[in-house]
Amino acid sequence: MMEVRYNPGSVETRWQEKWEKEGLFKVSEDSAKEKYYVLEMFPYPSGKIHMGHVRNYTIGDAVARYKRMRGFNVLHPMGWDAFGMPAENAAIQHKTHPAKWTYENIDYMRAQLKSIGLSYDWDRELATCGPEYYRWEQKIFIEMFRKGLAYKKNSFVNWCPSCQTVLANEQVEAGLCWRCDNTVEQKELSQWFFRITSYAEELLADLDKLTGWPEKVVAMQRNWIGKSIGCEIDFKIDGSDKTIRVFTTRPDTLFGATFMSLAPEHPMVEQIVTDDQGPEVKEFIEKVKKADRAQRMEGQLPKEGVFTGAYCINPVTGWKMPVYLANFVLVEYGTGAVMAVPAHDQRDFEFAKKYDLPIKVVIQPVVGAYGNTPLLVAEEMTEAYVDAGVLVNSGDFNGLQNEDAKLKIADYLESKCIGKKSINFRLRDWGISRQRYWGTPIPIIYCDKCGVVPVPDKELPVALPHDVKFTGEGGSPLKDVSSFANVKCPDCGGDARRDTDTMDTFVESSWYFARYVDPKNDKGPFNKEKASYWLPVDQYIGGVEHAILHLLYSRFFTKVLRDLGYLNIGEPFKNLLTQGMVCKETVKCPEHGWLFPEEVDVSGDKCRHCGKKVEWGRIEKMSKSKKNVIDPDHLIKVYGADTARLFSLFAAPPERDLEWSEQGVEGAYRFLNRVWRMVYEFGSQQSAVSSQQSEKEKALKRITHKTIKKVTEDMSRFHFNTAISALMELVNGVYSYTAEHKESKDKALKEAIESIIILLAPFAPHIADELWEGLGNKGSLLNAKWPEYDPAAILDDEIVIVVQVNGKLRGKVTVPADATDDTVKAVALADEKVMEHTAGKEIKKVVVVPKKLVNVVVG
RNA sequence: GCCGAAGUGGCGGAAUUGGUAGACGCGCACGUUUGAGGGGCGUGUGGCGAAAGUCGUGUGGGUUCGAUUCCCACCUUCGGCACCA
Repeated sequence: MMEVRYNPGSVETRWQEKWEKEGLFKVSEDSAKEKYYVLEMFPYPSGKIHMGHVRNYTIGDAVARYKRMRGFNVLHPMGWDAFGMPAENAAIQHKTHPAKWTYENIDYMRAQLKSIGLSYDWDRELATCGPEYYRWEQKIFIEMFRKGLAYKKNSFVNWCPSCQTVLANEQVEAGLCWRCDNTVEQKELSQWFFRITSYAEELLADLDKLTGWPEKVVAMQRNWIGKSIGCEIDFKIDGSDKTIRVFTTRPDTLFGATFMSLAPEHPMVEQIVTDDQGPEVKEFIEKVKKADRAQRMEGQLPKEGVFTGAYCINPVTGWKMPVYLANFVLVEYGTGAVMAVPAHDQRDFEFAKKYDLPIKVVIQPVVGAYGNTPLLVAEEMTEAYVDAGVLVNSGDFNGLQNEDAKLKIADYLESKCIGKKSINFRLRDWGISRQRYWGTPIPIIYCDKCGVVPVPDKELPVALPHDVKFTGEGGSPLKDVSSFANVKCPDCGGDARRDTDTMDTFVESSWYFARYVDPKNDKGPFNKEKASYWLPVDQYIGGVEHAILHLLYSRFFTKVLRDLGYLNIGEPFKNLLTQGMVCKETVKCPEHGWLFPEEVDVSGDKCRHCGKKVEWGRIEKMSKSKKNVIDPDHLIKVYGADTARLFSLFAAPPERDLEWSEQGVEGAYRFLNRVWRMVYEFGSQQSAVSSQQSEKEKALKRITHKTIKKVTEDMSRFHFNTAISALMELVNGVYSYTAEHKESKDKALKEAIESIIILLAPFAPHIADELWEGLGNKGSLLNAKWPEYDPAAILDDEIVIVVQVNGKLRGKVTVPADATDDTVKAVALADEKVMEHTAGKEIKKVVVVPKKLVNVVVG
């Protein structure tokens, strides 16, 4: 027997226990069914789930449950991105072991996820900090090393003095550490790199295949990879046999190159600098090194440079070009040297003005049809001319369109062996070494005799030692653990040392989606047949903040794993949904600063601590620092998981930001109560015996089937908000129907109520299962069949046709659904309102849109 | 500066392909139920107007019988990249 009142707490625990007991969410390969792999980005076990997670996983769960009800074999796993610095920071601050801290967080957060009723196959749960996971990462690393895809090099790296670690370029935001916002410094270290640049071309080209990704993300990745087509040109040093090679995308301006700019770190500097310029050059290099990298990276610094005393020769004009060092030339990009064409490059222009270097125009704007584009005169220019035009002062190439000249000049240089066409990428190799404890150990041993030796397969995993001192100083604590760091060389047996760095945690998340297909495999990362069955991920869901980093690395890893023979796909995620942020207004007390929502009194304008008037700020992403957060545990306790889920899906379309609203949550709760009451009051009194079908019943049946159609279509487009609104309308429809049929016992009502409950199941699974059982059914709706609408049932007998006169709405007429255009036209013209507006005017034209509208055009 | 997205009631948001702008929800108002409160149920709710009407989807143009939707120019907001040669 059903309870009178909806009690989400008891309903939800009861069903969660039942689902778990029955193993409802377990899946395995089934060749008879079409597979569907839906994946949400796994969380870092920071301690507690936040509303962003709730939204993310609710979207994924709605998709998973819907697809399952549509008959797909659905893989829907969850795990933990469990390596990372917060665990180590906790170790330093609270003297807990990172492993203990992490696993306790996982236990708590797993329970939270279960309380939301998410349909994960928990048997596939993985934590990346477990040796049974990272041992395969180490194996993959070694295979990459053997193929030259992982290599070591000495390099300047981004060093965060606060985190005491190296950061990848992608982890430096505007010169600041992405995690702690401290200024990043430069430090030279020997580091491991993944050669992602050898996949640059493919990573770029395959973006075109990602038709299921938001264009925005594709554009960001394209931008990040940054392909530039141009050529490399060699410039002879005057009075020497040395040459300096530059990269340029503008070979068409070669005749206008009047000086050369080198990066201060350029390796040739020492060799070419003249004695008298030596001290000045040295001073300049020191200055640039010390300069705030944040500013240098941001292009905020004014152009500055120094003359080296050396000259090089322009290969086409024969001019002596002074060689400068310039603070805006980056050693990492291209060749670290730039031919300066001040007339046609804004940076070179500014530099030339500052140091009084010659400016030579070699491209003239095309004089327009009206002849009003003035010709450029070098002395009068106030900025560089960077647009298209015709070549001048360029010898044999004069008169060519500059786009054509690019090719012609490149061809010419190639024929003379002083240059070649070349492609440059902005993308750099991925530095993965981290001087930290809580990460995957790099499985490499250094032997004085044998050099760099990978750890043999049979010795994997290289496990993290447990007993380690965490001081937070001086980089990785692993180097101080002699039992770990000192080993015998696997090749010669002599004394050797381990690499004591660990891998960037982005490595773990670059392949976890593949491990889910076979998470317990102890023979390899995963079974290839299982991977072929499940992969690629059909629908990936997560925050847009990973648009570049995680998604690019995962694409890279997929291609590497394919080339290592583990996978037969090249792209991991077929469709991507980037969900918006969860936002809420901020509140500030003049005395206590940011306030949690519960620190404001009921009236909403006073601080609970001091009674002072609070200030309501703008709506921002929920964050602990601004305290504009809602605790999911509390929310679920008060309203239940179904309400939390329903609101998350209803308040905004998934890809847009969601503004949290307490009243909106109450609205969702009210709706579920309305559904409950509907079933309680009208669910039991139905009988299968059909009275003769009245018009009202037919109408109810019609809206039921229209709703099935609408919800189904909306689900396939992930328009959950409108799907839910359609359900609300149907519930409203049932209420008005029953208001007029107090003693209803008919099929239409039964069908409407059953449909509502089934269609509600992906959003609010607990209450749906409970009500389904209340109607006398057995089992969970997860195994129920998604309803199909009856095309005959949705046909209207009569339809309303809108009548316009000159495009303005003037009336509505009701006609039989099968009325011909001529009939509709006649009825429309005879409408009283329409006649008022057409009286005495000439009817020029009548537009009839079948089943929709009539527009009468009068003169 | 470059790339991308978005501007619709008091608010969140609807409106597959150009065809009734504002579905659904929140809020508000009124009514009803209740001893009261809460809750429920019902009705109304873009602006102006007594009404007929009229104006309304960031701004200004255009195409069309008809534009939130298509085209051009611009404004604002948000996000990403940013001295990449």
